[in-house]
Amino acid sequence: MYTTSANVAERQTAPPSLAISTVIFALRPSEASGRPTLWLPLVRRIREPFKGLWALPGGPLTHSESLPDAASRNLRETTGLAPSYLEQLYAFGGLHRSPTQRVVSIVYWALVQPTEAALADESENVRWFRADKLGDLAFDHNAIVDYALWRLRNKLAYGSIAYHFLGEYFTLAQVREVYEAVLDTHLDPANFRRHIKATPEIEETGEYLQGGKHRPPRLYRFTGRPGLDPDNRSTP
Amino acid sequence: MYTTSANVAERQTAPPSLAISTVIFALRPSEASGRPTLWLPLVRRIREPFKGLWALPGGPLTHSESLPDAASRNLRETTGLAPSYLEQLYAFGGLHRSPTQRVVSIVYWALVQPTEAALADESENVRWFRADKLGDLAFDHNAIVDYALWRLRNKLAYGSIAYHFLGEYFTLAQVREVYEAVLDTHLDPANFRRHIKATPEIEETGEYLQGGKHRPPRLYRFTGRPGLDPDNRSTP
DNA sequence: TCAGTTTTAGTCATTGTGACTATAACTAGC
DNA sequence: GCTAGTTATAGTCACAATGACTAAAACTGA
Repeated sequence: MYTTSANVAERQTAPPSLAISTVIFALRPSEASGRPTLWLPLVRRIREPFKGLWALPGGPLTHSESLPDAASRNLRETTGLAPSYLEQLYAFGGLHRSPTQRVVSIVYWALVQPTEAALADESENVRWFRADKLGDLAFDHNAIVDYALWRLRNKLAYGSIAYHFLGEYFTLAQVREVYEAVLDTHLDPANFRRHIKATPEIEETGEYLQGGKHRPPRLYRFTGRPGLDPDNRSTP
Repeated sequence: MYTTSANVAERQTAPPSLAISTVIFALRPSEASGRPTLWLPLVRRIREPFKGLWALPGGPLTHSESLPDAASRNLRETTGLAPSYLEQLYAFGGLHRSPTQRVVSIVYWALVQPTEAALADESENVRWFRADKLGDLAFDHNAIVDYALWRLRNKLAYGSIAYHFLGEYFTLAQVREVYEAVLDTHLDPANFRRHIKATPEIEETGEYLQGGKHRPPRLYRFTGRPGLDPDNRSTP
């Protein structure tokens, strides 16, 4: 790698290096209330700069990899999961993001469905954190997470993205809990139901979720497709 | 530059190179109807690949330049203008965008106010084109322009961006013409007026535009700030 | 002075939405 | 087996936003 062996003079003239990072969101029941809350996995830095601090999963872009493939690989390597939603967030290229060299990071954000296996996929250097209790991260990663949260909330409020947090079948209350967790608000169940039922991408199934200590709710299914990013446009 | 002197084997292992491109929009009266239409400047390629074809203005990222600075420089070098609005569009990184090497392009899009000077800033290798009549461009630049158009229309419909096409003072009819040109629709003047007057960022001035052959319209002023991209967030 | 033009104000019906009430359908505990 | 507790689901009401439309106001040019 030319960046590790370069001296200061060489780094001045070398082109900015290119990295891919990924902000990975999942919902997980809070220990306290049991309601779902937003979590994301971070990786501990094992070398300078910012050695010991937590950072977003990422790494250099391989020559034969597309950008979303690199982001998916990040995701799989840190969580063992495949994304149910993946979208480019932003390219961060400020001059002093890293103290040692000029790095341009193309950041993706993803939603995953947390299985028991995935959240157990932790180690000394990979840990899940509540999105609202992160502490100080390496580089400009706090700002990146803030922006990813802003985008997630925007997409949730205007787009049809909540379903990617959930499995194939879900109740309307589960969808509402996603909204309440991510947007940190309380929503009226009756109005929320009316709103969701007006969107054509939600299909009623004949099944009901049994086992609760109350009237069994109907199960629904999401039939829509993800948005139309340049990455997803060609695939029909 | 290591990319021009590299042979095939070296290109396989070298990191993907990084470029900045810019989609620059301006409104200009159509010759036929006199109504404003959307135009953008392109640059003729003077070397392979795609030699002779038209392409988006762009170039490599200088070591000491931030991403929006590089985009602004593109813009100034091809149009002689400063952007009234500049926003990151997307990072395009497909494996085969360029037939000769792997290039990742971080693309910005901009709005400029066309002065007479600017549109005269054409040459053999720089020309303005109507956005709906571009022909075949180099690389994946047709897809990039399509996506930029989609973003522009979205921002126009939901955000407060139309005013960056106009000068400091404008009539509501001029704003409406921006919407009609970009979205390619007809809008009822009375309803449009009501809609605009409901947004608090538009300030009524005491001035009127004289000289038309009809009732002189009041002049307005835009008092809002651009959005909150990561690039613009720190600047208060 | 009048015809032609655009600006500006206002009405009316429809739709979307927040607040709220009421009933339905289940479980748990007695 | 009955009842209280809980959530699901349906519906009402007032209000805001919006599309279609009518009409008056204020200028120019003939």
